[in-house]
Amino acid sequence: MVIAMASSAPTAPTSAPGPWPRPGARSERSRQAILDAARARFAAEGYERTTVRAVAADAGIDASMVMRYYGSKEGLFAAAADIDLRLPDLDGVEPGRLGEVLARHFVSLWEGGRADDALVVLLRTATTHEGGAERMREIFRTQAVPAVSAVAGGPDGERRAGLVGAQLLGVALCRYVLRLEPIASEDPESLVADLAGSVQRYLTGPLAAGGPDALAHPTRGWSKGQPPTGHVPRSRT
Amino acid sequence: MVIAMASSAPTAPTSAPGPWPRPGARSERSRQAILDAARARFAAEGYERTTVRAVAADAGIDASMVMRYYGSKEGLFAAAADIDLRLPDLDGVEPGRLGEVLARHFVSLWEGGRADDALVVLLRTATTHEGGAERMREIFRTQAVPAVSAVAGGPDGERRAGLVGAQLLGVALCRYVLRLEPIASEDPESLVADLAGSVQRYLTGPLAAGGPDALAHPTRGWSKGQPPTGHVPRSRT
DNA sequence: TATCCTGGTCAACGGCCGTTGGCATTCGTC
DNA sequence: GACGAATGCCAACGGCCGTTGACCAGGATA
Repeated sequence: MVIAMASSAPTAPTSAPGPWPRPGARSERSRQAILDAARARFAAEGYERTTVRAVAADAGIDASMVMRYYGSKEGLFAAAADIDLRLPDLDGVEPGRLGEVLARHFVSLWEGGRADDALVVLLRTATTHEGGAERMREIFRTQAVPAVSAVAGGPDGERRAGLVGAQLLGVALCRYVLRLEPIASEDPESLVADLAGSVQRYLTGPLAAGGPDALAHPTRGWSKGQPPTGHVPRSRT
Repeated sequence: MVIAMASSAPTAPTSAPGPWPRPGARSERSRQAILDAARARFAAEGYERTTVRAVAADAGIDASMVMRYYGSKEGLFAAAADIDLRLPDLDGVEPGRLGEVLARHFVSLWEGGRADDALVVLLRTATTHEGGAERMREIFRTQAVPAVSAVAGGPDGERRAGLVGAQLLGVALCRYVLRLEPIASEDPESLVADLAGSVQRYLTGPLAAGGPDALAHPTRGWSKGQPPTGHVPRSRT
């Protein structure tokens, strides 16, 4: 496991005045307790509502220890949001079943008990905390998109991967964070079956024209953010 | 527009000692300025980071005025998150084009300039603030699900509506809040085209077995949150 | 036994927050 | 012009926050 520090991690193991302790000895237990408590708090309450004091109390330790081990609240978050999606190897999967495999993997990732707080941490913090959003983007860019676009193939691979990600993140948001019905209470296997088709379509089905170069001008064809035809709704008065 | 107060809204227009001012006269401009500033702040920074003082400063007014008009920060939020999706009438739409119409409406709703902060407010606050989550559930339940399930038809109408909602919310989250690439930069019309097919499938396509009664037991068939077959991945160590 | 480093506690600082109450000013109405 | 309500500013309170620095126990080391 990699502990990501804020910025100035100690590089010289020699000399005394280094402010942060070296790997030391058996402080590992405290470090881990703090990390577990932090993940639980960040997952349950987001970045802002989580207090260093509460994390420390949960870990049965003083708040100043958290600062010594992780430098700052930001450093603690960086360590707590260090996530590996552990995506399965998709190369050997029959192309026609990719959607189902991905959907099942994803649902089981979230459904898997309390241990996987890390994913909720990301979703809860990313919407309000820039560090969380950046971490989310990084994981998306370095883990999700490459793995999925590799099997989606073609010049649209990344676009397809993005759509798959949006679909799955949307379900995670509705089901595990917002608890919107009826998605929140649907039984997992039905959910997988429902999602599999859409994911499969995004991966291997026909896609709209446009291609990668369509990314150059976000609002191309839409003047002032209004669609060229049809409904032009407004919210509020 | 309805101003939702926290709890004890004044009911008797007579007598003086009522703590909150009656509609009064032309304080309407200040009220509106506060509300606009609040929406912008809530949308940009979420509930917790938004301070009453900052909202007041943006509105060119003292913080205590915010309290007098809206009772509390919570009351201010309730007023700022009072949202009408203004869903179009779907009854007259050709069934085969429902997906496209819904996708286009939704994208244009978000794409429409600064005025529609209200939607970002909801998405930014709902993940960390219980009041925001509750408001989101309410809007979903009373506006989105009824309108969509009416045209989806059948006993699975609400389930279909939920899936559509998850799909569209996922895109909104990735594109407008998290700014995940490549979804964030895709041109709107391509995005609509990409989404239309999936939304259409959720509305009128084949769905997995299970039916409404599948909602009774969330983890039916999955022991301990693990899928009965295939990949059993874990995140972190 | 004397000396350090390590893991840990305790008390405090400065700052920002939501919220309150008192005081000034403006404005509509008699 | 007088008066009272509506509108607004100012100063403060109590509380919680992230963060810091001084101090202490204990075990390894010399």
